[in-house]
Amino acid sequence: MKVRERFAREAAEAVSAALSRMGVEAAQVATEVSDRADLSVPCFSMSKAAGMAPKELAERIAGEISPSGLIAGASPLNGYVNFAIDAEALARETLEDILREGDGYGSAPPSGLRVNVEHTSTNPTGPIHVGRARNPIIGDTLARCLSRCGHDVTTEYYVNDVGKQVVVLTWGVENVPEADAGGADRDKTDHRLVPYYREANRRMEGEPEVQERIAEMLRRFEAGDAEVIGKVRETAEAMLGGLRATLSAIGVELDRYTWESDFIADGSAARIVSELKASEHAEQTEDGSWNLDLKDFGIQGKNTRFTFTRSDGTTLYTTRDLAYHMDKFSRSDRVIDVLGEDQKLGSKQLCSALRILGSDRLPEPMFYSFVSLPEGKMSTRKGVVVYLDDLIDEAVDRARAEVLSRRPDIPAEKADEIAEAVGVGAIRYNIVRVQPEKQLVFRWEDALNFDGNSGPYIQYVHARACSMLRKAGAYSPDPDPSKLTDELEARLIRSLSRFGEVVRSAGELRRVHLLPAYAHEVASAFNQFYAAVPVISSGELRDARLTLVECARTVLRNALDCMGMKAPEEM
RNA sequence: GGGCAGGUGGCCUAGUCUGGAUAUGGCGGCAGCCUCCUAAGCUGCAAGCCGGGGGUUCGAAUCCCCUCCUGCUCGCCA
Repeated sequence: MKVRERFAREAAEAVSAALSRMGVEAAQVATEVSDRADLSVPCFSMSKAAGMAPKELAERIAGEISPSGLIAGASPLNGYVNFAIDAEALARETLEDILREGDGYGSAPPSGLRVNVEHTSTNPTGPIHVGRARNPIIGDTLARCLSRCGHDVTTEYYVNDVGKQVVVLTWGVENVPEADAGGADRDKTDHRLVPYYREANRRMEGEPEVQERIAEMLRRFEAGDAEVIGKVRETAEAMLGGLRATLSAIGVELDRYTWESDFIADGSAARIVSELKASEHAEQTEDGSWNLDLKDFGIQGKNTRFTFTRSDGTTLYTTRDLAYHMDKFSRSDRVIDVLGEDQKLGSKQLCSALRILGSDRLPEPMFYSFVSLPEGKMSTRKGVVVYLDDLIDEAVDRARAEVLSRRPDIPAEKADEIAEAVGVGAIRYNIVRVQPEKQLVFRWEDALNFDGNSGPYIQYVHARACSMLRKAGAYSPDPDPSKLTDELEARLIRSLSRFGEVVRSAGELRRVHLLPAYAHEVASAFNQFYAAVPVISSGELRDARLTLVECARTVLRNALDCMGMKAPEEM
């Protein structure tokens, strides 16, 4: 157990002991962390049982507690008992832990739990645009945190290669002449296919005979026509190649790609259908389609029906999604779906259907709001869109210009490498920074922010620490807390010691936005220390201070890694 | 119309689950700081009826009710 946990436990026990000495029946002792004290115990809820005002109770309790173990002291203030941690013990243990564990600092031991994180899963009908860019970034960050929580994490992308939109695209690729399709925005498979998709949609809307041909293709697809299914899969694969290149550019690599059509091919979707039909909630309408009545499952609104087969008996997306989830349950202990907010109802219906199927397992959905443009919602079909590829290029270009102007000494190749790390880092940080459910309007000036609470700020501090260690040369690590007594040093160490609990919350509670807030706290504490405390020329304190710099660098590198950001050693 | 989410200084945002001590941080603005380890930095200042109204409570940004604004959603689409 780490210092902070032991401290929290000791403080809670000290309060309990004090209360029982005072003859007060203690319920439970709550502790909270704030910037006012290392740990606080509010006395408000206990004051009734104690028969005295919170303020008085806090004073009495604090009077009962004397320093021991990790508790350096307890003082009453405004109805709180504020605990101070033994700063030397905290510093020594924290620095020793970081030196010993290095890249592994902040990681929990293996839990043996298999966690599946499905994210991105955008339809293979167009490039990823910034409206949906939160999905891979949140999903990948969450997966990285969960890995550091000790779990065996699998990330996966569910490829929707079934349905009308991919068929329309496939028809377009085969039938729209290149000349009619118009040029693509960039030479990358996903972008090259966009003009065909747009033109196919345009024709389908305007030309009844095109509409009929696409409908025919769809019928053959549904009927299991191997030729059509093969062509559609081929188009989807081509598109996916482009999407994967984009994901790779922002540091997102998925472990697994699962194809929707496989659940038709292997018969599992059909099995789901027959199981559902046997349920008491299932009913068939006059035209032959089947649905579940979910009014008993907390689904509200005028339509509580969840249709799971068409009148011709074919399956629907949601039916196949059920098969997919059963599949995921069979190979993982915990299933997390990172979904756009448009999937909220669908996800709820899915969970109800899973319960009807007798599943005792449910996915944990995590929703994010779409990013919109100042002029409104993004749409690839309408061309109102900013592609993630364009955002990446823009961010990297801007980062390159910054590097070149600040560091004319750096060779071009190195500058490119830094620019890539910084540009991508700025994008990722900017997205995980805000709570996923918050609506976001995309503005270039925000997306490309390199100052203040930004990705580059964190990376800069890391690079600064690297630079100091480089300049200092060899030194002997010295985690002696008696040499690190400056208030700014103490504050930095306190921040460093919190990394593990932050990763735990970010992962287990799926609150990934805690990570950038924490990284900013550490970086900011480092900068204040840096500005006020000399390190390299500090005589006998030099080794101790360099040790602190090295530990801060390690924690920053680990935090950046959790966010999928690179940690350049200079910039 | 129903359901679900969001509404916090000019702009963006934390805190809301688990009510508590002077509401977090950033951008922008203003004023300072490179003869010291990277100024993508540091210091200070100005700026808030926590959408609005009721209620519960010793105490509400946080809980309850009502209401307004924004987004999403209510397919034999995916």
